[in-house]
Amino acid sequence: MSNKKQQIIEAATKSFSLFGYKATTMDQVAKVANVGKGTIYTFFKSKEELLDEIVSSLIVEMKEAAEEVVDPHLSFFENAHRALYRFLEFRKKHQLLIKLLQEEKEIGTPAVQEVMKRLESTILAYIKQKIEAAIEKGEIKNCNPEITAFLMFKMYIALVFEWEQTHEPLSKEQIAELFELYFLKGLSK
Amino acid sequence: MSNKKQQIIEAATKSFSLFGYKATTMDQVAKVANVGKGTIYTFFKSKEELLDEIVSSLIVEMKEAAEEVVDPHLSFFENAHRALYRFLEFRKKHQLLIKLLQEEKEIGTPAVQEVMKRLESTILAYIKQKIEAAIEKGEIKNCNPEITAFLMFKMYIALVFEWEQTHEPLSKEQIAELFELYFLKGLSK
DNA sequence: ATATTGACCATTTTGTTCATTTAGTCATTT
DNA sequence: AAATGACTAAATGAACAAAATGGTCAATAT
Repeated sequence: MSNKKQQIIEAATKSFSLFGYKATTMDQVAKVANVGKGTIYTFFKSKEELLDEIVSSLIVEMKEAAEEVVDPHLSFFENAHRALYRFLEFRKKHQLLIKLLQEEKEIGTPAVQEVMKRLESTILAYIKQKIEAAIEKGEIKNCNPEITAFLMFKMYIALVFEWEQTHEPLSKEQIAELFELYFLKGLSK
Repeated sequence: MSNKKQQIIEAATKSFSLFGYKATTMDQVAKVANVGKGTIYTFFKSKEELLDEIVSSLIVEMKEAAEEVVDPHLSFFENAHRALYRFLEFRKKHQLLIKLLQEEKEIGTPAVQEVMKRLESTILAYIKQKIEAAIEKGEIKNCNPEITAFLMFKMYIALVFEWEQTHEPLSKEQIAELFELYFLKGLSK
């Protein structure tokens, strides 16, 4: 990948993470990236496509990060735990996601809504597929994979992002523990 | 309670449920309630207080509804299940909550944000207290009551309100079943 | 030739003004 | 004494002007 394209992506990622999508101007991205504004448009059709590409790489990165630690020979739980941990270490990179999540909720920028929807679908499809495999192998109870994926995702969001809107953030150890306790083991004694 | 006050409350509840808080005018409430506008202000200091009082009664109603079916002699799970079921039957009355939830998200009316925050705190405090009792009695695992309450609440919202934004709504039997499966029993075999 | 650029343009967003609407009051009526 | 609706001050939003921004392209640099 050309040097300039990379510079642009980095500048945009930084700006989006810091100010959000809407509040980031293309002039600003150009300036931070040390390129002329026109140059951006030789690599990206539009501001929206720039965001799209950044989020797409993020998705790829996340998938790779998950696959790195997931081992088909291990149990579903062990893999879920490892992947969860991996994501939690990611939180710094999550700065972008946090900002986009916030912008989606507070401003509702259409481009951001779309990209977040795509991100959510991708994640849900991925989890769903893992769950289906685990059911197939008889590792977990027979449950509706789609609803289960949906709830796992919501729970992750609640623990990682929503909790800290009114409380002290939870450490990644705490989150992993909680996730396991509530979702996998259940509260039953 | 005076007849007129009741009329006003009913009219306002209906209007708020149908059009939301912001889009409901006091003239409209007066007309529907068949009273002069001034009359409203002999019972309520402001529009906001009118909403506050309506939501307060709703909270009381919900608490009563829960207490009706909760039996201290039964297990925490059985009671949780019963209360959940009771709430799900409430969904019609939830029309107001649905509208307010939507208004909070889409318009962000300050008065609505405040009242919803109060509602959430009340519910969380209530669940938390029940959880503490259950831990005390040794009925459930020793968990952080505040976080547990938070997650139960988020899960309820996710199942009842959020799921149906992209899928067919779940029946109350399904929801109760799911709630039990994921939260109480866990997916472990 | 090819890559890069920033002045430029069309469109969107933001700021401002002003007429309309609405929450809340109070003198009058019931 | 209770209820009312015309009235007022404040909030809202429609309409318009000004500023900002996304995207283009002829000119420039490599």
